[in-house]
Amino acid sequence: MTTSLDILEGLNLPQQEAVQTTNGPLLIIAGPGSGKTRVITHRIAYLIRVCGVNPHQIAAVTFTNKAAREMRDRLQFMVTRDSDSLTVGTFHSFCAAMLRRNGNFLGLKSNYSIYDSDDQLNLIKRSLELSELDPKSHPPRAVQSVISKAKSSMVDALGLSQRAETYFEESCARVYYHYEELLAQNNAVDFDDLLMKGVQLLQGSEEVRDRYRNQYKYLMVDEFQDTNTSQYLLTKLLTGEAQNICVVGDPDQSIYSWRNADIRNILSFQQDYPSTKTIALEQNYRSTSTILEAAKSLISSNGMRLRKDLFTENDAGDPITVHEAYDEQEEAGFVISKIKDLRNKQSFKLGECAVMYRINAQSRALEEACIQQGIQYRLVGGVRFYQRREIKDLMGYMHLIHNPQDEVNLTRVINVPPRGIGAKSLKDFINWCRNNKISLYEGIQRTYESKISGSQDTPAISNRAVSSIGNFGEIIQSLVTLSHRVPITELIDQVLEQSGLRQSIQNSDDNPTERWENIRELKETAREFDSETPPDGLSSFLERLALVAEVDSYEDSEDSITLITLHQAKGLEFPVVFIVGMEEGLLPHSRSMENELELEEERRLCYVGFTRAERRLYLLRAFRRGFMGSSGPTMASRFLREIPSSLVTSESRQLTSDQPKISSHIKRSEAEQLKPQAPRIALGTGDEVRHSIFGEGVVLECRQTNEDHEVTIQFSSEVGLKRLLLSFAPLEKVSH
DNA sequence: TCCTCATAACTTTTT
DNA sequence: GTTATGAGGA
Repeated sequence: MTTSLDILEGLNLPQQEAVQTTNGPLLIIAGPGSGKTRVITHRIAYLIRVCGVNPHQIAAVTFTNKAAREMRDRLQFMVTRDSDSLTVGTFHSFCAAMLRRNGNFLGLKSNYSIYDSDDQLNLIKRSLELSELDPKSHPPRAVQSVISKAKSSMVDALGLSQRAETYFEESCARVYYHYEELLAQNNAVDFDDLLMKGVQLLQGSEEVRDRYRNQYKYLMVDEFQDTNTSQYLLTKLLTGEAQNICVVGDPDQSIYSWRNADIRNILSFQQDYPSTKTIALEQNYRSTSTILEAAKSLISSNGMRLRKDLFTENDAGDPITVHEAYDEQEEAGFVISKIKDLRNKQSFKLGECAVMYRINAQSRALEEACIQQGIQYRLVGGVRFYQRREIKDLMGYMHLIHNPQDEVNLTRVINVPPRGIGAKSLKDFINWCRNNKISLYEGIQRTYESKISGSQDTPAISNRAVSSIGNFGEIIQSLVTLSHRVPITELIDQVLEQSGLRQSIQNSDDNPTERWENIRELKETAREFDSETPPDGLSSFLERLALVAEVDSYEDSEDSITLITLHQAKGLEFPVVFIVGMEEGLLPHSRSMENELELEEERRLCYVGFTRAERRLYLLRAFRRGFMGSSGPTMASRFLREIPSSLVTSESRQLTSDQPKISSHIKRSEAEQLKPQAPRIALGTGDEVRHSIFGEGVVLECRQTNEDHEVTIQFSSEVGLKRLLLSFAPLEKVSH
């Protein structure tokens, strides 16, 4: 047994209090960089080592697998041998395991498939057909989002049709109904189902509920601000009478409302558990005070907030650098050469630098700049690994072998690589199966058998197709048999060989090496998995792959920079952070600019970005940006204006080249002089102006924005057309 | 049946 | 600058 002193050492008072509050409901409001993960892990260690709680009785639910793994690693260090019996995982993986064991209550066989959003979309398109609705007037993606929203709030098809207010919602309810039917037929669930069915299981079976409640005496939920209704209900159902539930969150970092997360869960928590003790962690240990002040100032523009007073004892550090580039190429070029500078002159490691952006498409210019300047980079996300064609194909076979009822994957792979079963044959074959009231898999097996016995009981399609289907059936059958005996790695090899995938990938003319490399990477994952050898190999392998996010496989590396979306960056921290694309329409994104709530979420997203930075923060924008092929002028993000100018220095783009430097101090004081809401100089269309860097030009347009004026100027120098904010731009009127 | 080429219609963010 | 779809030819 350890004394509590060891565990409390190095924690500040509120942190200590959070660790020691072990009984009853506890809400921890944790600002960025406030040592949240530390508190959670120490609290678990405290429970085990000081209170003597059996680790088997503790569950910690996180948002990503990476967070889960990190927590497990830290705990391994603190509670050594006991850490294995702790339950640490995401909501989705927790539910997946629960359904695997108890799914039969809901008519789910334990070998069910988990469909990702591509599979889901596929099935929704088929449900649209069954509902006799036109996909043109019912975009599958829109339907998908309605259904997902319904599931997240525990509404079934009937419920949706009852509360439908528009024709579109009514149609969605119809599609939803067919969609559910198809999922059941395929013995499959989607991501939302994992949560919804988890709740249904606990609601529907007292026995199961009591079993889990008896096991988990202590429950902790991280990133609570990002939970949706079904996740919230799940925590409520799991909490036994003792109500030893601890949730940790920060409403200011809620960035997943589009995935139906609901910040109001934090308020509901206080209402549902009236004896809740609330502790705020307000001291930031991560960032310089300059960065923290900027972040605080930014987020204070949001209307909907819980009061919080962040502070830090860290130094002021360097001012935040705002750089305005001409276009995205120059923006990327500036970032990368700046990073080189930081490495060469200030001994930062490349691994300490991250570039963050709003949308994945922005990574392109950055990647190109990295390649051009010879800087190693690590791209998180982008075209996701598990969505690559060769991976999806291989995994399609794996899913089919594990769950032959899975017709989405069956139809996906039956003609991959091409083996003469075209769209027409497949359609006729499916109809033949439906008419005979057998599943596709049974149909395939029957075709295979009749091929051997020479029976004529086959679908009315070409002999070639019949024979191909028969062969396919034989391959799958033998792989199914094999799957019970051999490790995953070997199964993968056999699938690649027998299906002909290996040949087809290696002989393909588009990127055979890269595609085969991806397959090898997947095999490597399988190899690692095999070495851990869980009893139920294929099941857990498929489950794990279905539930991993790209950020999960992210690992620190000393010698490459990180390119990452702002969303994925949550929970990470870097000494140096660049945020590119600080423009209206991008950050905040154009899709969220009409709605005040969504706009506030964009601001929170920006806040998350700022607070990832420990020592240096660079904010960039481009005057022109590529927009689906063509390019157009941009406006500076309103968020730039929400940072006190005293914290900012702007570097002109010339600083990167060899031209004489302009002292940033002079520039800053200029900006301060120009800051007053009423611009110092009045400009109108046609006025001639002089800019201290760009030279002389003519005003083409002058528009009032919130508290500022935006002027569009045609410069006579090579910089051409620019849009500038009057309060920031060093402009003078030229009089004749 | 399969491949190639043209076109249209998008691209937020992801467990 | 992408990716999903469709027509037409081998």
